[in-house]
Amino acid sequence: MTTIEDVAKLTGYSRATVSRVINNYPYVSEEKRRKVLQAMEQLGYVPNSIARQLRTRINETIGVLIPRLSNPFFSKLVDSMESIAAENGFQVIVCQTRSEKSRELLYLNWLKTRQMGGVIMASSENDWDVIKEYRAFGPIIFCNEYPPHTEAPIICLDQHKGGYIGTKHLIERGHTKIAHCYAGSQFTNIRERFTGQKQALEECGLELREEWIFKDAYDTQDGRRIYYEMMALENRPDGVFTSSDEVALGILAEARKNHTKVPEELAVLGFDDQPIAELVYPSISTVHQPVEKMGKAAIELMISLLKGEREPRQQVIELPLHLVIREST
Amino acid sequence: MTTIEDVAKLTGYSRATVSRVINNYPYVSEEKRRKVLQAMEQLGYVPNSIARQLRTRINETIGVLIPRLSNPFFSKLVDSMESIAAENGFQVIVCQTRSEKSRELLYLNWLKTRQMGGVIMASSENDWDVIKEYRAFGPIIFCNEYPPHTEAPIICLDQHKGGYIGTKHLIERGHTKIAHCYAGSQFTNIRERFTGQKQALEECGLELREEWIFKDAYDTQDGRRIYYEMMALENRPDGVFTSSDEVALGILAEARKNHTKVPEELAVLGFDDQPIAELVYPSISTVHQPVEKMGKAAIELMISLLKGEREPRQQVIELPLHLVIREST
DNA sequence: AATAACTTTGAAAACGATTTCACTAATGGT
DNA sequence: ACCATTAGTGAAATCGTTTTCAAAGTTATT
Repeated sequence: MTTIEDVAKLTGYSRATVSRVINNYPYVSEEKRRKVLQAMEQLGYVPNSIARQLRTRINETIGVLIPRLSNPFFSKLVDSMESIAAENGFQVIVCQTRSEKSRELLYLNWLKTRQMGGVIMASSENDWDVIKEYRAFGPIIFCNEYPPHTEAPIICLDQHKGGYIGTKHLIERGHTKIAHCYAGSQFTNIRERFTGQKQALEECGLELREEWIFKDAYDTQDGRRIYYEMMALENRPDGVFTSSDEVALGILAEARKNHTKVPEELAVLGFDDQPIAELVYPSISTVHQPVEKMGKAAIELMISLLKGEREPRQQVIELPLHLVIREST
Repeated sequence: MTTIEDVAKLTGYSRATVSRVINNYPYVSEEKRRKVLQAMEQLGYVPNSIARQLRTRINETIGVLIPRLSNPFFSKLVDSMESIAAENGFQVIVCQTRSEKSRELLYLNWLKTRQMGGVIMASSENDWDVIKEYRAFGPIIFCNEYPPHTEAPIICLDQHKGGYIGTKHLIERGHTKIAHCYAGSQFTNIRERFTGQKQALEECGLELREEWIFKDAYDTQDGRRIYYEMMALENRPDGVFTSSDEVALGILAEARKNHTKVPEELAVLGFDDQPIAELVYPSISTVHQPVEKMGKAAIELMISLLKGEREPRQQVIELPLHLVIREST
């Protein structure tokens, strides 16, 4: 492996001079610069980023914490983040917490060990009091989901509005008994979809029965289960606000199998607006989340924090959601 | 930030002794070990992995090259890899080449700069002659796709068989005019699906017309386009072997819209067996790829290479494919 | 002509760990 | 009682960079 020393030896100059050329410092004579560059070329020299990181304490890897990559919402999010990171010479490390507190902490620990320079939390299981201790080792920002009392930069979506406009739409279509599905922690901001739904219902004088609230709604399989749970009820809902397009898809698959008429007997509203939403039959009405924009905003903020162009300060950047009406409602 | 020096000072021992405790070396008295551990705890000391990497030359980050993460096949693949990597204390860096040669090289260059210890190529655009130069900087293995003449460990699937059994199935269902879709490079092993299809057709005395071969079939949008291209033909195919479930989905979406009877008028065979394949209507017959197993095998091999437990040698580990019959054929 | 202000350079000190080496102390086998 | 081995320890070298510092050379300013 060739080092800066080899380049120095070949040219006859010092390591310092070579380093100055590499880093484009001023105060290097044109002749030396030329010769150094030529020697680097000749030797196929490339700086060792590990040594550089040790000396400069600048770390250009960003950890992105998500529940799992096979969830399309998150793979899309990481996709958009990685694209921009790479453009800027930054690296993205995938950290799948599988929604486990302990795994989340394990990854945060990589901040301590300097394996990553900063962390973007796109899901969060631990309380802010626990997470905040890690800030000492690098910037932490939240993207999409965050726990209460978070004092850190936050990029998120207006979940309350999502719950509100979705429910309002179901009501306008004539549905009155509207179920709610939620996934994961009840304690993060995602929960505001629920308050949004409640507000919409209250404004129209409709009730939300306890038995119409379904938890642990993560994926298609959960959607299938929830379909049967709904159908088993004495007082069945005639509309359902789901926590993701996948849950909606699971419900719709079972509805078709059991000849439940959609949307007449059961209107199903998705969340996310994933590509499949418009491809399946019936296509899924859903709340569109601007995933790409959110990822872009988060990674750009992180990059400027790592470059030291900005100080992390508590701020909430909220991106808009909108409704996409298709066949399932 | 606390360093090993701080721990040494607090305990009164040397850095060497502290290092021995950290790395569980023998030849440290029980008493000192205890005291060092206690001091580490007290100071909240965590070793700096950058410094460690510089000295030991052991790099525990693995780059995974894929076209894009939002393709479910690849997000699933990276998912399975990351899970096992994390268990072993390794990190996974996502590298989205977007199927561009130049981006692939950019990422491979991170091997030179020591930003990653090894590379798993799950897609490959460049020729082996170009890629092989990078082996000097760390192990490179191929997973799923590889260029001709590759002399490196390869984990892959029996693509030829995939093409063969898929086509055989379509023929058995009574279809005789079977189109083929392919994505990406014509020069990697993925292309063997085509030879598999040809073999099956030849065995049954069927022809494959030039106009039935569709290229650039990556996603749903391409599927839609291909549907119309097929329907525009004088001599329409009555079955199509697609390059992925997503392409199949695109074709099926347009078929429904245009009242083309599936599978009678047009049988559609997917590839991958993604979760959506069984959820949509009609559900998609497809060739199941054991993505998880493949990812596991690749990452485990890479980890043992990086640990120095094995030498990289040219070998091909081929995992089996099988057919899943549903409604679209 | 003297002084100030830049340019240009290399030696050496970081960065924070691991590892080699030399040394001493303790133990075991004869 | 001797030698050989094993345990236990710390000083110093090392990994490959960047950066500080001092010094020397050059140009500009008075």
